[in-house]
Amino acid sequence: MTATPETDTPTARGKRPKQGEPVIDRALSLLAVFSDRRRALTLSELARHAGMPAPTALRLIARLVAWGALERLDDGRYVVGVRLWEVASLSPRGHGVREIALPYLEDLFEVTRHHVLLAVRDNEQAVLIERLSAKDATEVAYRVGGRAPLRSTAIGLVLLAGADQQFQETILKRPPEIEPGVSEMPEGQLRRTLSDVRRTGIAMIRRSLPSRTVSVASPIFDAQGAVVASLSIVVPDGSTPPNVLAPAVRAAARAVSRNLGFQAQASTDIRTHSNG
Amino acid sequence: MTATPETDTPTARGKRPKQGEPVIDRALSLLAVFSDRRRALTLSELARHAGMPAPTALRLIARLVAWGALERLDDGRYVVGVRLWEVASLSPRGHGVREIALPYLEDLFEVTRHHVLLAVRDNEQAVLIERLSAKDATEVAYRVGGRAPLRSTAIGLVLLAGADQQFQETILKRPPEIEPGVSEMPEGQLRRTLSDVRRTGIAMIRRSLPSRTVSVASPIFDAQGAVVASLSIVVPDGSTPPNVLAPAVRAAARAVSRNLGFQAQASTDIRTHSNG
DNA sequence: CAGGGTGCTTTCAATGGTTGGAATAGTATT
DNA sequence: AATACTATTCCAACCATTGAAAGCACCCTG
Repeated sequence: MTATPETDTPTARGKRPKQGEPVIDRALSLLAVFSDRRRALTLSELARHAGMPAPTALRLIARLVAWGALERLDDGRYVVGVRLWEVASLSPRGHGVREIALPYLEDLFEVTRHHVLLAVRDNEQAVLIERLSAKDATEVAYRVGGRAPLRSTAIGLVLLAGADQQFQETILKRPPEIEPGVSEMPEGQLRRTLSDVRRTGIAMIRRSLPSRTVSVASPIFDAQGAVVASLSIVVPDGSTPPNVLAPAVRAAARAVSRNLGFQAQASTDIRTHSNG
Repeated sequence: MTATPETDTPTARGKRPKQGEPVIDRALSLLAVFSDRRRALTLSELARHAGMPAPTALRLIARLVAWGALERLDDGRYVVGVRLWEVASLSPRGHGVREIALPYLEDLFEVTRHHVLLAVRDNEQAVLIERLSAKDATEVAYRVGGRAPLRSTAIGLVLLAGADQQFQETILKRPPEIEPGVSEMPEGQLRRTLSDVRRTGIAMIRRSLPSRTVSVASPIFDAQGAVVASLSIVVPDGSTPPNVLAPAVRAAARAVSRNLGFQAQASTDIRTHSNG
């Protein structure tokens, strides 16, 4: 289009860049480069992983640093800033539920002295919102801010069981992922499990890796009766019988639900929402 | 107004907009609109508070929602999203110190059953990173993610005392702010106080509002000996003598410091850094 | 101490993503 | 029905954005 090839240098200095992506997306993709394993990154690392030239990355990063989304260390590397954390703490599904649930998590933790977890669902995974652990606790399962699968963890099964039908079907039809340490679950069994979880308000999973543990989880409801979070406890296999843990976990989850305005139903069944 | 429909149009359709601000800054200013009191906002509220036209705000927000920085509620309002919280949890000075300190905060909390606070400094304020509170605790002082002044809180004084000289001077020369509930501190007294804090590793403040409380705080050091955080306990005035609290708070803070790689010095003095 | 390598920063002309007034549709209030 | 407010779509003008190129700074290794 509009060639006009005369007298010009085909690839002169100002070569046409491809561009094409919104600036915000690029900036956000820079934030997305950070992960558990990448908490402090150099400019070139950020540029490389975000897939953009260094000058572009530098310009964007400069804006992020100016605002406080990123901070620069003495050695020149960049880390996620406190300002971003501050805004993020206003996330209702992040710190929101956490704030309300924390006292009850603490109670449960004090009594049991084992890992107490709180998670919400984000798309097809569970995001860990809180974890209380003793200093000498068993090997850590997941870290706060990390993600866990829905199908092979107790905390995830609860969230899956409480999700809208359509979403559940999508997940159910997906072929089971091979994950070491947990016994696989084909669609039929998974369906029955989810049904049980809804009926009993309890999900339970045994793991053999990274260590032999038993997880018990229970749903947290909001005022509308929707499952908004999942509360779980993880104990070394054989330490405390699951049937002793279950009532404690369910009681804690119920206490949080009540605090969120949930009125307990006559039936204990989880009502699945056909639309979410 | 100003009909002038057909024929000549001096200021035709495509009128020159002022523009002039980087896109990222605009997007970030949208995030900055959210606060403790504004956790769920409509498009027009966001546009108004961020000072931009609705269509512009909508376009930017659409990108933020697509990435997960914001989420849209059923009623059309926007809230901070879990994805943003997830990235923010990688903030070393945010969740980083929190993760390491939490077990020790829990210990202190279990023993005392009073508010236990953890904060870092961001510019001229303390940002609350963690707060453990009993369900029936006294009136809350500050919330997690919120900010507290450096000069009139125990947790802030510790951070101020450990800041670089240049910064301290800037703050010291600022006229004392009038805040109800705390006794004011002129420059001279503040200087002496900060010196005491450095020497003893303890800051103490009495408040009469919102309730009569005593706060005791102690610094947390990193491997380089810099004050990176402040640990505090807030108790109702008269409940527990401060001289009983001080050793417990200092011990907890020291335990966290050790975990950060800090080697205790012969002297207990806080070394102020001339450059930070 | 040249020489090669890596990473950070600045420059600058071309350009395409960005902009916001205007129009339209939807919703609540008078 | 009229009024007021919010949300969304449209689009032509335009300026912020872009990235190759070059310049710095700082390692290494020979």
